[in-house]
Amino acid sequence: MNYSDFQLMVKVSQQDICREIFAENRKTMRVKKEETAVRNLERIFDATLKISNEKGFQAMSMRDLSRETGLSMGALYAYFAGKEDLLEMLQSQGRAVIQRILEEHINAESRAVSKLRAAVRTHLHLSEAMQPWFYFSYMEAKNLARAQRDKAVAGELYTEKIFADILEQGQEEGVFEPRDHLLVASVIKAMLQDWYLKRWKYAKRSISVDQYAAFILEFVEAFYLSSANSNTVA
Amino acid sequence: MNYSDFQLMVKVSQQDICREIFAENRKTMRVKKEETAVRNLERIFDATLKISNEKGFQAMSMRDLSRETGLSMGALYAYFAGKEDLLEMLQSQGRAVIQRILEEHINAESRAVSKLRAAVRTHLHLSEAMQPWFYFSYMEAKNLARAQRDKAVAGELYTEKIFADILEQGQEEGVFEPRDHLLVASVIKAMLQDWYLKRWKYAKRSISVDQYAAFILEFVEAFYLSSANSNTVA
DNA sequence: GTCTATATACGGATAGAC
DNA sequence: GTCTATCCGTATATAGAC
Repeated sequence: MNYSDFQLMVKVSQQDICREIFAENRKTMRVKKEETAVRNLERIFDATLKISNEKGFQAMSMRDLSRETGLSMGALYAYFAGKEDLLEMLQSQGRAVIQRILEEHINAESRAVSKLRAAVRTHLHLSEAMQPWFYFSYMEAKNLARAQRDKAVAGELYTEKIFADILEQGQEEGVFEPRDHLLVASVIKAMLQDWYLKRWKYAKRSISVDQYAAFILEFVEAFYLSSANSNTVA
Repeated sequence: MNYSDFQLMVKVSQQDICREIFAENRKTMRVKKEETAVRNLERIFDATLKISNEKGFQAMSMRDLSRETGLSMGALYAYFAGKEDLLEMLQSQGRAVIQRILEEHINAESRAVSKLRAAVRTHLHLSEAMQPWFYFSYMEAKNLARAQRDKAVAGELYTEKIFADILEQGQEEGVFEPRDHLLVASVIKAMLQDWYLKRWKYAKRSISVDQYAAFILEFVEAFYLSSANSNTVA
């Protein structure tokens, strides 16, 4: 699958989730026509990400959001009960899309080496296609209310565990050396996060997402194949 | 130097910088006695970091800060002209401490391998001793005004260049394989940042700063010593 | 469904007493 | 040096017209 097909798939998945969100909140939303609701929800989400990533979610006023979406303040409140509510919808939409696509791509592979490559590449492609969402979630996580923050932390640990499990499987297959897989998984995650957190830097240096993926994989694989290393952190 | 000596050195350095800040802003501050000013500036900085790291700098009200420091709103404004001003002082204080200590420790070494180890360890120790400041700077960077944001970006690139230069030197010394040093430097930075951004995670897993440092060094050194690798990103 | 107008509250900043 | 009291702008959220 090439990247533009991937982008399309993400876009479709995002709309699907918007439709599901609309279905779930049908009682509370004052808007009743699905087509209108989904279209405006997407606009609202995009605008929220754009403004928040410039000045922060707290600093984004409803007037800002009104201006950016072209909807009046009154209209906005037909879609959500308040800022908190908007935040929750936006978060759950993104999480749902990511989980769906990530698992789909990893489960298509069986051997550890292929799984590792699929996981790294898919995660990078996802964060490329949904960069504003990833950036937002990372930066705003600490400002979320308790329940939302817990879900964000769970998401972090979930991704990390995916990588740790793959590395463990590789050791069982005899293709990877024994290492502290969880610690390696956490630094892999750190490197993946750098891609969407410092996108300006990589863009400026003309490093493509595929080049970055190849580099990360070489880096990790070198560590897993070098038997000279003793992993001191047990 | 053990870690508790290091902590003490950082603390002293922070006070020194507070004194310098006071000297620079003597005209505008309504407080005139150095001892009082330095003591209260430290309290104000600590409180700002504490509150901001919980809910964000924007969301921190002057009333919050007043409560946390025990100083009244009026008293606070004797130390700075407004929130923007406070932010600038806090940022410049941290940057000054970091630059001073980092260069001191790296310049004490001559060979690349030793420099790399000193740089990684010192950076991790610094971010351990000043975790709230590092966390704050990372999270609030995008919300800063133009001039401040530029300085934050410059700081990011400055640290990265330190690492890239060391790796380059290692290649010249013939102890490191040729690689894309700048790209490696940026992922090293990402791993160092993970330490202070996800401190809760490493604390929970009982991984010490020295264990983390050892791990990062093994990881990087494995990549630089494995001749099997072809660095595709040129 | 969407708009305009407004209620209510909270934040930054200052004045002036002590 | 520090405090209390207050001004004034701006934010969220809603009411009610179209």
